[in-house]
Order: sequence, then C-alpha cells, then structure tokens
Amino acid sequence: MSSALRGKSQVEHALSEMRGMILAGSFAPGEHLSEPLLAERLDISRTPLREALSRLVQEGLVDRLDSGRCQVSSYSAQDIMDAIEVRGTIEGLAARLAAERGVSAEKLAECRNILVALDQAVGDGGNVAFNAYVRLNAPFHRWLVEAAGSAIVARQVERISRMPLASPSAFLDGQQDISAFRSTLVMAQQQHLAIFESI
Amino acid sequence: MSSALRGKSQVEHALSEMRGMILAGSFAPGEHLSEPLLAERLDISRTPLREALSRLVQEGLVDRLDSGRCQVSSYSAQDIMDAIEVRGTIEGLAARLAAERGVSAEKLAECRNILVALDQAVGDGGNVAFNAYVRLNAPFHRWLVEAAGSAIVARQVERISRMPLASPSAFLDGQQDISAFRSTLVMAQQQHLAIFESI
DNA sequence: ATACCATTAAGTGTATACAACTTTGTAGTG
DNA sequence: CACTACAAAGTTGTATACACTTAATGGTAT
Repeated sequence: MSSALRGKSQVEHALSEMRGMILAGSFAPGEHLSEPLLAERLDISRTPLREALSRLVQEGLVDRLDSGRCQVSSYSAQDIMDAIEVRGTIEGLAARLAAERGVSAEKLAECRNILVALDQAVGDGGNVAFNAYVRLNAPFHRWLVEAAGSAIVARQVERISRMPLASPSAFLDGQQDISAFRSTLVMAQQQHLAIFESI
Repeated sequence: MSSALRGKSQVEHALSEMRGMILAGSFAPGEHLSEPLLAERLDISRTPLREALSRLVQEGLVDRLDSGRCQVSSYSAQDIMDAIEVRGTIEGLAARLAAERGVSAEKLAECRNILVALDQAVGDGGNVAFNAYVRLNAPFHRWLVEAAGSAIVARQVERISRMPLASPSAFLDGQQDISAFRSTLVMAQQQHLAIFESI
C-alpha cells in the first residue's frame, strides 16, 4: 500500500508524520487542521487520520475546539517550564520508588554511568550540551522506569516525556529558558544522586 | 454536532457507558472486548465505538494487545498504590506552584474550607469516610488546579485522577489498601497545609 | 491420546458515502 | 456605513462495506 519502508499501520504512519511536521514547525501555531486536506496530503483516508489526530490531542500537540475542529497547540514559555517541573517531580518519585524497592548493584552502576554522561552534558554550556542532553535523556528515562518497576509511573513519565521539549527550534527560542532548564536539570540530577547514595 | 453538555455525541455516550460498565465490574479483568458485539450492544456503529475504546486505552482502563484486540485492564494493589503516590506527588507540585505564584486571601480561605471538610472525612474511619473523600475529592482538585494556574499540571492531574481509584468495589477490595490509602492522604493533607502556611 | 495441519469463523484496519453541523461570504435593509 | 438574514461551501460525525489478519475448530496421522 503505502510507500513506507517498514510495514507499519496507516495510523502510525500518520502519527509519526504529523508529529514530525508539527515539531518541525510546518504549521503555524494555532493553525486549523483540515482532515480532508491532511488525508489527501498523507495519502490515507480520514479514518486512520482521525485516530492519529485523536492521539495527538491526547498527547497535547493538538487542541480540539468545541466545534470539533483541531488546531496545533501553542505553548507558552511558562507551559514549558511547568512541563519541566512536572517531569522532574515524577522522575524524583520514580527514583524514590526504585530506592525503596531496591536495585541490584550492577543496575545501580549502570545508572551511575548514564548520570555521569548526563552530568558532563549539563556541565557544558550552550546548545550543544542541550542536544547532548536530549540524546542521553531517553536512556535515563528507560533505566529509571525500569528500576521503579511501576507501569503506572512508567506511563506518566512516558506521557510527560512526549511533550514538545525536544524541539528547541519551535518551542524553545529564548536563551533564558535554556539556562533555567539547565539549572532545573542540575537540581534534579543532584536530587537523584542523593537518593541513590542513601541506599 | 459535538457539544459535551449532555451526552449528545455517540462517542461520549459510548465512553460513559463503557466506563460505567468497566468500573462496575461488568467485565472480567482481562476479558477480551469485541468491537462488533459492543457496537450492537450500545446500538452504535463501530466508528465511534473505536474512538471511545481508543480513549479508554489512553486513560488506562483498557489495554491494547499487539494484535489490535482490546481487553479490560487489571490492576494490582501495587499499581493502585503507585497511582496514589503519583497523584499525591503531582498535587504537591501543584500546591508549590500555587504558593510560588501567589493566591488571593479569599481563594486561600476557600481552600481551607475544603481541606477542613476533607480532614473530617479522613479523620473518620471505614468506608463511609472513603466515600466522603471521593465526594470531596473533585472540588479540591478543581481548586488546586485553578490555583496553580498551569494547563500542563492541570492535564496531568486530570489524567491521574481519572484512574480507577474512585471505584472501591472493583479495584479496592482489601482493607489494608484503604488504610494505607488513608495514611497517604493524611500525609498529603499535612504537606499541603504546611505549604500554604509558609506564605 | 496428542500433536499438527487445513479449513473456517471472527475480528480488526481502512476506505468511502452520506447527513448534520459550523463557518464564511454575500446581499439586502435600517 | 453598520447590521442582520440568508445561502453556500466546507468540515466534522457516523454508518456501512470490504480486504486482510488473527484466533478457533475439526480432522488426520503418529
């Protein structure tokens, strides 16, 4: 059917495509999305496209108006800061749960490695470090979620991690945001390390 | 058509109906859900039913298997405890944000009233107090979210609040869970009060 | 009796058609 | 010139049909 390299379903295709477009800034913030137009553009029918849009609404990248129409979400700097706060908070909870439930020594060492790499990225300044953080973020999340051993927490972390924080161009323009972000991250790092030291 | 005021939409109808059935225990945990059968039972077509199922999956009441089939989620006692932890943690964050951003005196008094009522419910023991808590839970969440003034936090709170914690019959059977739940709640209450005292 | 394979039933994913509702553009009137 | 009423285009919500995939069933050979 589609020219997708991997035999993926149409809704997944639409999902990744739409995510990419939105995060790349292909749409103006607040722009209305027409289902027929998007369906033709992605060469699929409206049915899987609607499913994808519904998930994007749930993820927070798209807002649904009362009339039913969709528009791409526009986040303020405050929203982004809040998202960072939420993520840090839930990460702290995950770390506490992991500590309470115990982790093996090798697992802990594995985490230490990731944290050291992250510390290096945080220690440096500028956008390069930011990109490095983004790259190292996923493994850390994966480890933390695995160590916490809680599907509930895992889902929350996944949800908050999916927020458009990984797209500096479209959502993180001001430098003050990045610096504040870094300081928050440093705090979270120290918090995590402290918790792990306490076992 | 849409409009969320009174269940005029088929998908909302299916949503509330399915939520009610699942929380009432009409399905065995892990039971497979057939779209054609459910569609006929709810007297709607598969299209809005699929939309409703998708949202239930996102809410966590239904799991989607790799094959595409759906089954009602089964939560362990540990999962419920984790959900309570997550909710308490995010509530704490919301309270901190509200404190940092300042709340008016009248708003604060309004909250004090709700907290006092909640304290009474918590102070008592048994299932009656539990039900009272459930009744007073929503206003407290509403106030807290409004005071925090963050759409991001609001969405997280709403999401975690939607978890099947409000259904004691189906998901909270053991008494030890309730007592642990109460102690957790007491802790959260004290935490909130302390934060509000500090301004 | 059990394991394995062919056949059949059931179910999901997607496309398309249609009806109801929103919004927009336009003409008419005070 | 502003404002209202109306008409027409566009858009969403829902139903139905069909292809393809997955689970179930029965029959046969070991």
